[in-house]
Amino acid sequence: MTQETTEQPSDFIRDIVASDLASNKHETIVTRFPPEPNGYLHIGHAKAFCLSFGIAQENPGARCHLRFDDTNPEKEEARFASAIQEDVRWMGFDWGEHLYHASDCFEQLYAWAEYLIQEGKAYVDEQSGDEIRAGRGRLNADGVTEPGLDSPFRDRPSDESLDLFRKMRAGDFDDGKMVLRARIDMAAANLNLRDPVLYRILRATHPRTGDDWCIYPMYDFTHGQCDAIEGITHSLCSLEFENHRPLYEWFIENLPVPSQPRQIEFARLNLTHTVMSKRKLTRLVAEGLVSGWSDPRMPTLSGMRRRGYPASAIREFCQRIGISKAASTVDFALLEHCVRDELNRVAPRRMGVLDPIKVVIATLPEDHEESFEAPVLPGDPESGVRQIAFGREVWIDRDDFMLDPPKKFFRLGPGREVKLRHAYCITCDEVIQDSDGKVIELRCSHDLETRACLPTDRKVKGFLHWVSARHGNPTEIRILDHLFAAEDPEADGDFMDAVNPDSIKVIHAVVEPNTVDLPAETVVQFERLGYFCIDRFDSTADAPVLNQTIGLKSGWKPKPSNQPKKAKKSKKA
RNA sequence: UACCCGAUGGUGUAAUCGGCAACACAAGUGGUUUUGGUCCACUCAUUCCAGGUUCAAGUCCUGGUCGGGUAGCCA
Repeated sequence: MTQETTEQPSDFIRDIVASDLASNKHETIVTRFPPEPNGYLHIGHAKAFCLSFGIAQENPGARCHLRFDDTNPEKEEARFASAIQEDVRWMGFDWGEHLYHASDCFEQLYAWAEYLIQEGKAYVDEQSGDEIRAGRGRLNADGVTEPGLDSPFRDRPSDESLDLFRKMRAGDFDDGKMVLRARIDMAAANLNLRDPVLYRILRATHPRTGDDWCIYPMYDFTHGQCDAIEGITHSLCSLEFENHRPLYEWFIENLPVPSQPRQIEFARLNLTHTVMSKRKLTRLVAEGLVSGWSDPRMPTLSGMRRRGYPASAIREFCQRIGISKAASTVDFALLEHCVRDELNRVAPRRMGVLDPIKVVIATLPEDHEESFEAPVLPGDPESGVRQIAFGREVWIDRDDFMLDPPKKFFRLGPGREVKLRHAYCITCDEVIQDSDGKVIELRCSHDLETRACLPTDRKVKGFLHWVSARHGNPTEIRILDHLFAAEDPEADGDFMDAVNPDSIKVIHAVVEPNTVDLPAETVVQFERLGYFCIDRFDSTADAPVLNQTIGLKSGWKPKPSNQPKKAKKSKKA
């Protein structure tokens, strides 16, 4: 189907995997993708899971687990978990029976917590959050590292901690009253090692375990152990967990875990014209700047899907950007290139007119009816042909006509001749304007000799798309642009203020009849315009709705005066 | 500030053991073309700085500079 890059990708993580295989450190590779179900997946997550699932696909016998990191019931919801699964599947990955939840391990984690207490490696601390934070230590005015301050409860006998911990679980204490802390090293240079919190008291109903627990393990006490339980060999995550690795390893070394996973970090994806954190995307949704997580302008996978970005294009993009540890920002244009590249190969061609002007071909009889044949995919005979209805009146796009065109304008103007794609050459004989001077109709004559061919005695440079006025279907189309016009939405402060007010514009277009009955999510190319996707949520048989996926590249841009838009660096259809 | 990490064209990644800096995107130019699309060709770098080792350094060593991450009872 698609022609994704065929050669195996290579990067420093795949090199590690390959060498671990070569040295027989592991005989099979197991990776995992561990989203927290507190929002929708975005293209940054796609980079991460294309890596972990990709490595699993590239290595015989390897597998990749999907695991929900559901240790904070205050933020997590079941609806997010199902949306995440749908998105990962849509992207073409399959975890088979290996669907896990951190919450599946709660009992085991609890047992390991008691184990640490008994080993003298954990204690119940009754300090407040503020006291713990203060005691963790920072640095003094001279910039000299200040060791942390031992909690007054640090040397509490393990019997006492064990008793208190059991009471914590039993619900004997209020939320926040005490925590379980690891007893590691209050003077460690890495603050994560200064007696990190393992468990907190939290009365919240968990999407899966309900009210079974009123204490929940922290991420650090959960992730690596779940990796070990599942037999993960390579636990790939983003750079902000780098400082947590010593702690990850401390738990693996100090607990009787069944395997020894290794954490490897890589840089997360940044994209121009985009904000990427779930926190920020949540704000856009909550404050109503977009219609929801699946708004076609969102960098979420479900938003991109709705906009018509093919999963294969996103996969290709994730492969092309590579994996490294350097902070970087990828040009959105690379993603767009991958989308166009795929769609150019597979999107059936149609014609559509976004801003119609009526063309009356006066040399044709009133009731003229004719049909032309055109390829579904030019250059691919396998794709077949489509029939295009034609009559005396057709629509063309307003952009394709100028009253006083410059020489480089290869389109229609008074007295000029153009080719209606797949049909006849026409010449504009008369322009009809309303009282405001707005062009409302063009009277043209056609050349019968140019039916689906070009004249031999003269050069016709303009080729226009069109739709028969009698046959075309009126259609709502959403013209979309970057949600943020600026390359860096945070360059001038709060990204919320940088939202592009023109990022969505609803227009009423007319499209080739055999377009709107295509299945939802089909992406078509409107010739000379770009790609458009049948909205999978809002489209009905009576009222089709299309989302503009992406415009075609254009070598010629109309004068800015034609487009009442501030000419920014961003590309327009 | 402390700890950790990073630095190669405009952007993102490559470069066996130290051996002619490669690919893609973007931009620009030209060609092809019944989509101003696609396709094809060409143009676009003193590898952050300063020293050092070496016949030879993007790669190794020392010292800087700049950038990012972290400093939740979030993940």
